[in-house]
Amino acid sequence: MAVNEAPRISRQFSLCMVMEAIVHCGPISRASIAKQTGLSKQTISEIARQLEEDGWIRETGRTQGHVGRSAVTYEIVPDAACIATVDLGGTKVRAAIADLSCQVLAEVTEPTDARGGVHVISQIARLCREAAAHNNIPYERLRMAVVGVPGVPDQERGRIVMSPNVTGFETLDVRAALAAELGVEIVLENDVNLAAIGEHWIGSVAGVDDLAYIAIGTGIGAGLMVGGDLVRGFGNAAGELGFLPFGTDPFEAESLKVGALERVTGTVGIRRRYRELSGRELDVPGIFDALGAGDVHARQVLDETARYVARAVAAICAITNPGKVVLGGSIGSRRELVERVRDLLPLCFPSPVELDVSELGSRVAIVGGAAVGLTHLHSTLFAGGVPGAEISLPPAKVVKLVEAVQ
Amino acid sequence: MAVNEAPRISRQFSLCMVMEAIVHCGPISRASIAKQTGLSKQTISEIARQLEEDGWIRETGRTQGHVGRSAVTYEIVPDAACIATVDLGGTKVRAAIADLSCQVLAEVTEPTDARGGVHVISQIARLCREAAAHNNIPYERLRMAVVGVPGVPDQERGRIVMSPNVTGFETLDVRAALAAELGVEIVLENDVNLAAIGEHWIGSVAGVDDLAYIAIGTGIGAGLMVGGDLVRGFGNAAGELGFLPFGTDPFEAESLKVGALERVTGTVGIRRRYRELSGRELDVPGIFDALGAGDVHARQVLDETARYVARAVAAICAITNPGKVVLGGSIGSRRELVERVRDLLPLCFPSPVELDVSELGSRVAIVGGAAVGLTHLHSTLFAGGVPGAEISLPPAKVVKLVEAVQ
DNA sequence: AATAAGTTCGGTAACAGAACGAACTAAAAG
DNA sequence: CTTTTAGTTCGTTCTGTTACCGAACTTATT
Repeated sequence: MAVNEAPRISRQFSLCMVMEAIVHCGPISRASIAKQTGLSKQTISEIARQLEEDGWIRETGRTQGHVGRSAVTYEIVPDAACIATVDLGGTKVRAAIADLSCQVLAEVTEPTDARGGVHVISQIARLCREAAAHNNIPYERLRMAVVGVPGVPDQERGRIVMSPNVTGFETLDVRAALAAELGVEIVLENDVNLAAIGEHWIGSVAGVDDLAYIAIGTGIGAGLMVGGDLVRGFGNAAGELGFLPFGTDPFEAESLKVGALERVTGTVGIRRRYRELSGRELDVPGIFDALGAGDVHARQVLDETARYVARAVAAICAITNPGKVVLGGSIGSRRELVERVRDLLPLCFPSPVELDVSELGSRVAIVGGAAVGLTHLHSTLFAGGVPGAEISLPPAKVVKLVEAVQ
Repeated sequence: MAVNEAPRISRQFSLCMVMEAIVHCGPISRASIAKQTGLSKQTISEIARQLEEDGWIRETGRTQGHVGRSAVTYEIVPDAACIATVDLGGTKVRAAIADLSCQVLAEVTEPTDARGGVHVISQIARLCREAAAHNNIPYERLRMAVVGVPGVPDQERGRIVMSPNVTGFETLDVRAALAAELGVEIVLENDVNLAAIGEHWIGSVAGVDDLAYIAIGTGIGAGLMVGGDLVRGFGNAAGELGFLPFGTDPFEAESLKVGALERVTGTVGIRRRYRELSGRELDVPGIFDALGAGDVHARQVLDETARYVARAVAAICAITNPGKVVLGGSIGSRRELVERVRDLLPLCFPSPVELDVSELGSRVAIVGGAAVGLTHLHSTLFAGGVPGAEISLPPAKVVKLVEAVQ
């Protein structure tokens, strides 16, 4: 339900500008809004009255200390509407609520229900309700939920393909099932894409409109932004770095299944290479520990891994030329690796590229989901589908990450 | 100069919708425009009267044969404004005029002035004037010129960097010089980017919003579109496929200068490999001829080249996942090569990708430039800078490519 | 007194919708 | 085959509403 049934297009436009001013500039007087938007004071008063009546904004107080009459200031009513954002991982599920004022509230984390399928659906729904309850937000205020999933969402059928980490999702209409349980619109998005959006909003690359977020963990994948927009690709398969044609011979039959690069940069590949060199079986954190302890084999394996990652970064730079590249994921966020990649990159790519570790860490997808949800929410509530009437998200400082529960 | 000085935003919006309807649906009656836009007949009549007064549209005739009163139909006045589009190559310069009705008129071609620098500037200016004169379009109607250049345009300084094929352009403010000679706004764009836009507009990939145009000739480069928008990259260096980190060892010092892939797929690399195999010195067309004649060395060299190209396509697909890939350029448009790449691609990348030869051939950049210029022209003339008010270009059928002169 | 905030009061642009005349086609009547 | 008439569509005129601006005015504060 939009703010108004069918207002004139110019009203919708003005209303959108007013809301943008209020969302961005916190408590603000009507006179200031008039100056900022260029609309007349009279128009602002009219729109503000309407918005206050409908419960979207409220008075906060009055200005003081300035010459002239003091002004009444207005702010958005934060819990007039909210969205849920969920990060579904193979081992953990996180859920959080984000409100209209762009605060991310009440984060809840649990181990993923190992039974998969409908059990995970119920778990997600329960976590969303818990997160809302935890912040005393009536559940009816929830307008939509953004769910980050480890795989490629099939937007037409609501399914998730190529998702080996969560069982029983290939044949299930996840979106429909979740929509039924939660009663709101569901947006499915790849978790790495959400991470890129999150970093773009308030992370290491805030403000850089051309960026790549590379997640290195079990596999290797990237979320790309070009001109501030996410690159999804024709079949929602953009950023599948595992299939970059180097690392191993891309023309081997095996590379069609696992991916030429994934075979050497993924957890399995790293452990295999360490085993072949040293004869010892270690998990990846163990190999990093061995590196710290001075193990030459560990060093060799991670040097080699860094070379492959550097080449992957070079490939991205050659193709989309981002302004900044962020590394994340359990392996990608290790400083030991990032520093190696940073040293190697100038040796295989001519123009320098900024390379950083993810700032938001494991919360990045939740934050990205909030960005997606809030953009969508603002747009449907206040822009009313008018092309060109868009409310940009306020800058980072407004957002607070509340302590995780549990 | 826009159509009107400062009309209300809603009027500008309506005007834009009316123009879009007229541009797209050829001669159209006011009643039809009203149905299509959802505006009232009265509003349409008002706007149409204004547009006719200002000389942007005119009556064409009347409908006949239908039930009911016959309607007066309107069309755009094609030569009310026009743009020039130029493709500056190392050996040839092409120039064409495109009018408001999106027809590409009067194409003129000449060998590039070998003296480079300002001589080429004058040559371009002269060709634009000739092209306009050739179609009896008064030169004053020209509103802007889009120039495709072989290199990376530096938008701030108006220069062109990394342009080895045209001499004396590194230190010259090309945009300012051209603007001074032509007296209109100049847009500089990389020629491969224009090619991608051209193919997207009326070429092999019309309608596919995620695509890659790969030009293989002296070097290898790509123009990428994501979601219908061109990918320029942070430093305007997107699509520099020559620096993809395979083909030769990307960590060799030489690869920082020429590019690991460029060293094997460029003209120089292909000729070198053939020389090393056969002991004979042939140019690239010669090697293709030899292939036709059954030369095993030529076959080996081109097979290998095709493998590298297939890997480059695979890299693009892994990163941006386009719906279609178009090959062009003097080498890339050879069917012998494209067929080999088409056979090899499924062996190194799991999901199938459509691969085609460029339909527009050597004219693709001119057409892309026309698309850029006309979009810009429509937008400044009729959208008046109102966000969201955009006129999309009409479909392919409207465009006619007039025979080349000379 | 100066200044800024906010309201009230015309005036105008833009648009929708109804009513109406004009123009045209098709089919029935002659 | 011609004439008439009914039905349809086009386009204009008129009226009422929405949205906006700007100026004048009131109110509150330093």
